[in-house]
Amino acid sequence: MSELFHPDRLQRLNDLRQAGVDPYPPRSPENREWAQPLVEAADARSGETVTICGRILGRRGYGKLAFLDLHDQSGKIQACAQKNKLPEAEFALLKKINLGDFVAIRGELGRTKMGEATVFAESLQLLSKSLAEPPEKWHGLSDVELRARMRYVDLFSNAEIRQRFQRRSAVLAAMRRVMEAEGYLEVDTPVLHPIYGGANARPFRTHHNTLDMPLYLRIAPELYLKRLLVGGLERVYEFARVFRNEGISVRHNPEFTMLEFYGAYGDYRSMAALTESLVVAAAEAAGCRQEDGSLSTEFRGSSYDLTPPFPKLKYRELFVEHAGFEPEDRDRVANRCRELSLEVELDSEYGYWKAVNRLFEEEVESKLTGPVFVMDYPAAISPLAKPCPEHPGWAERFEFFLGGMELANAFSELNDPHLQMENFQRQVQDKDPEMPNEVDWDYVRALAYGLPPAGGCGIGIDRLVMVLLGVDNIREVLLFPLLRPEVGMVEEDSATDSAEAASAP
RNA sequence: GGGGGCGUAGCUCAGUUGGCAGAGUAGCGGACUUUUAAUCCGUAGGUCGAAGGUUCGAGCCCUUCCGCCCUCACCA
Repeated sequence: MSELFHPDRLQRLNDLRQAGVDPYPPRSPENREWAQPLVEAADARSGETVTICGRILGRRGYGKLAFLDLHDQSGKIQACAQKNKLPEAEFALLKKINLGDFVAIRGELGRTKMGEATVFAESLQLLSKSLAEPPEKWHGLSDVELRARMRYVDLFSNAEIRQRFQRRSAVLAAMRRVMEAEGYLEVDTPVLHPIYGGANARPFRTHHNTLDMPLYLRIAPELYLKRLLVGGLERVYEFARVFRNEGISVRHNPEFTMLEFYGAYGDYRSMAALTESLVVAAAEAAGCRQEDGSLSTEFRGSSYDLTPPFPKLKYRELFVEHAGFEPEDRDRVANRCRELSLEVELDSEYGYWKAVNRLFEEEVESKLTGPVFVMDYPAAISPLAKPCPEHPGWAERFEFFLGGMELANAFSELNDPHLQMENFQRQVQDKDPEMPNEVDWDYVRALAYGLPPAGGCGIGIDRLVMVLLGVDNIREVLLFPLLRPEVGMVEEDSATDSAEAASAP
């Protein structure tokens, strides 16, 4: 890797300081306006003096005149700096401005001969000197890894990426509005868990020093949110960052965001209805409303119609339809697992149904493009869900599929403390590394005080955003996906030397 | 982990059969008062991912390694 600070820019930094210009002034103009609204109001407000602040990412210079492209969060606007309109020192400053520098410009709003909305500068002030070269102006950064590693560069050099994350933000805001409208309270529960639970996943381990206590980064917020229901907070939700110590792929990042919500006196059917509302609101916010009035998205080369209601199909019926036999047919399940060379252990009830579920994934899930709710899962693999009253062995649980991915998982919450305790104890016996290694007795105690009947649901926000924005890779909807550390980025000596050189008088 | 592809200037990329390391852009110096990737003149910029090998000679061929991408497998 090369030097952190570009030598030519360091030279300019020193030149500026010697000319008495602070390259990092403490304050910016107070009455700054955003670029995009000014562009739109260029005629209505023509002749008004306005102030803009932003980063210079384009420059077309002449001897006594220069056009600058000033970018800010809203977009960009052109500024025109002319020698006869600027104080001498500020026109001189123009020569020391590099692409990437932040400036404030005050001047009249108007249009150029070519009709472009432009601020004709009467004042030019440096707000922050950039010491690193921005990427190529036409292509920006395109190396996928570099873009993720230096998202700060990706964002300012690629408008499309900036827009993508603005849309992601709009999706979250829309979902919050739905939760708010339904009377759900946004809450924050611990990320550091003494016992990991609420999902099947390998956890990250950590340690608290003064308590000398092992801790896990949460794999799910579920058990804490349901404690809140015991406490009388009847409708709660959390946009929860969760952590799973598993593989990385186009659909998996070790940390990701789940929206989990729980509603007392509801069940998995009310959760399906709410999930549907959330997905529709998210789709609207993501811009999936098409010109022909339909609500749809393109993802991985397929089109998905998001017009509600979304179909509901039964897990067991799907299994029979695609596998060709019943999930209770032990011989055929075992045979089919062998045919597909699935590594399964069929001796325990849990192992058997886990195998059934593996078959379900193989035979059915790949064909479920969605949007679709898959209803009623095997109880043995749903330890936190309430059993179906009329179908022993099955639980009131659904998963929601869209874009060929599992986007949500919900159940009628198990509120029988005895049953929950037994499920926990069975999990601990199984010694599966993806299962809690001890019973969460505090959670059982909470249930003993009484959990109202409730529905709960978790939605994978990153995956939802992928589908709605038509982005293939989860890394592309995360601002900072986990990456291998960069080696040899900086030689300590040279970085220190440059810094000293820069601050030298 | 298997298969495929890629790694060259800050960035985006060429590089022919193995024969002097290239362009654009960004940078620096200069000219230019209406540009839209401005234009023009000049200039600087390299551990060709790393190591080893073959060769008179390697960015190019071979081996190993590292990293990234795609795909399959794994991962409720």
